[in-house]
Amino acid sequence: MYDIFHKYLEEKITLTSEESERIRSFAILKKLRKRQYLLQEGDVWQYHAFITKGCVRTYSVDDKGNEHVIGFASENWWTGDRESLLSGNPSRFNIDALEDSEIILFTNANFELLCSEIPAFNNLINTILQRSFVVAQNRIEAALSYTAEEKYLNFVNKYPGFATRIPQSMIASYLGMTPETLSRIRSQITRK
Amino acid sequence: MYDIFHKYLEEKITLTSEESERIRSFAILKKLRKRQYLLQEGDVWQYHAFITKGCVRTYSVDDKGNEHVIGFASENWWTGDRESLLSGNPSRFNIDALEDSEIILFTNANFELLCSEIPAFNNLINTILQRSFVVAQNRIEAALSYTAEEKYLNFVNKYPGFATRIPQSMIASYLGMTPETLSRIRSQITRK
DNA sequence: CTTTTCTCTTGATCCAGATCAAGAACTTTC
DNA sequence: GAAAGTTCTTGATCTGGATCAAGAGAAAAG
Repeated sequence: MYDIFHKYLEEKITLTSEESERIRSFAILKKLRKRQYLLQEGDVWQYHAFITKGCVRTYSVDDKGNEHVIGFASENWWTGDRESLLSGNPSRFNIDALEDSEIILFTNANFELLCSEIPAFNNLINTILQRSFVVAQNRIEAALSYTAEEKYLNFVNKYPGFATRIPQSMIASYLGMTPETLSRIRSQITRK
Repeated sequence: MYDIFHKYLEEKITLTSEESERIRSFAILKKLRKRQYLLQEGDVWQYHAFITKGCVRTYSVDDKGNEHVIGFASENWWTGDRESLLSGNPSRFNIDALEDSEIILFTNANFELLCSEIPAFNNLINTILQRSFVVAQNRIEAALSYTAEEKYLNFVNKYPGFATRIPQSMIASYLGMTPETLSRIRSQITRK
């Protein structure tokens, strides 16, 4: 289970075996069955989480009880709630498993230690953060300017794996439309 | 003009006078008159830009010629196109001045040098990036789940200064609605 | 296997916000 | 300070996607 993370690191950066061992020593392995929570609204998030197997979603619940899917994450992606981590406030989000999943956790304190001790690791994390920001900005642009169909095509194009793996209702929520609309768009596309 | 940036740094972090001088030595001062461009679509963005006076907007133009405002930035904020900076590809965005503005530029090379030389500076920049990501994520949530009125109230609440300073049509674009809708929402709110 | 419970599809209707239009109120410019 | 742009407001109409509803498939549970 840790192997996958090790491989991920090896692909991205070069580490001495001491550094590599140091990272491993902080890793907390966690398994989640489908529908189990990694984070529940109201709890403070204090980790950095890497997914080695499975798939999770981050969502919020509004006053009227509607769920809004903020994001998905699967193998070789990071997840968590940076807002709660940064502020120390209880999270507004939930993260739960869409499939049986395996996750590696680092406490924030250990993670920061790794960042300060291992420059290559720090760079990797920083690059990921920068990319995440760019992705978020592009999603804002899409949400503001695309039609429902364009949003879906853009999603399929960017994340081909997710379109079949994740329940449609959650994809609809992620894209800011109803499941009915997404269903119609899909059948319309295949008819073309 | 540089004083404002110096003050900003002093407020956020502690620097030796050598470090402070080192930062200053890399600063490129730039003035923009209203409507002038800091970045034009198709150019590669290679800087980090800090605004000491005035206000700019980042926007894209779609196939149909519609402008989509991605963001605003004014005094004591950073701006730029991280996507182009990271990838080295020509930018899809434009950044222009909404008022006569004064901006401090650092080339990316110099900026990275400062980050590696001055840990406190690096931390500051990293914190800003993390916050930017959180802000972007919250904006995604708002775009997906709020009504037009809620989006506007949320905007006014978060950025009280901007609501009066920036032309309504641009705020409307930023919020993903037409200027007519925003006008109606505004008059409806004041009537309450 | 069979029942129960989700998830997806399809149809009918509705509505928030878009579009079109045209006048009013500001800003620039000369 | 008059003329020419802009930007903002207000009204009438339209429409993409939401909502409501009710079966059809799939998947999970017994």
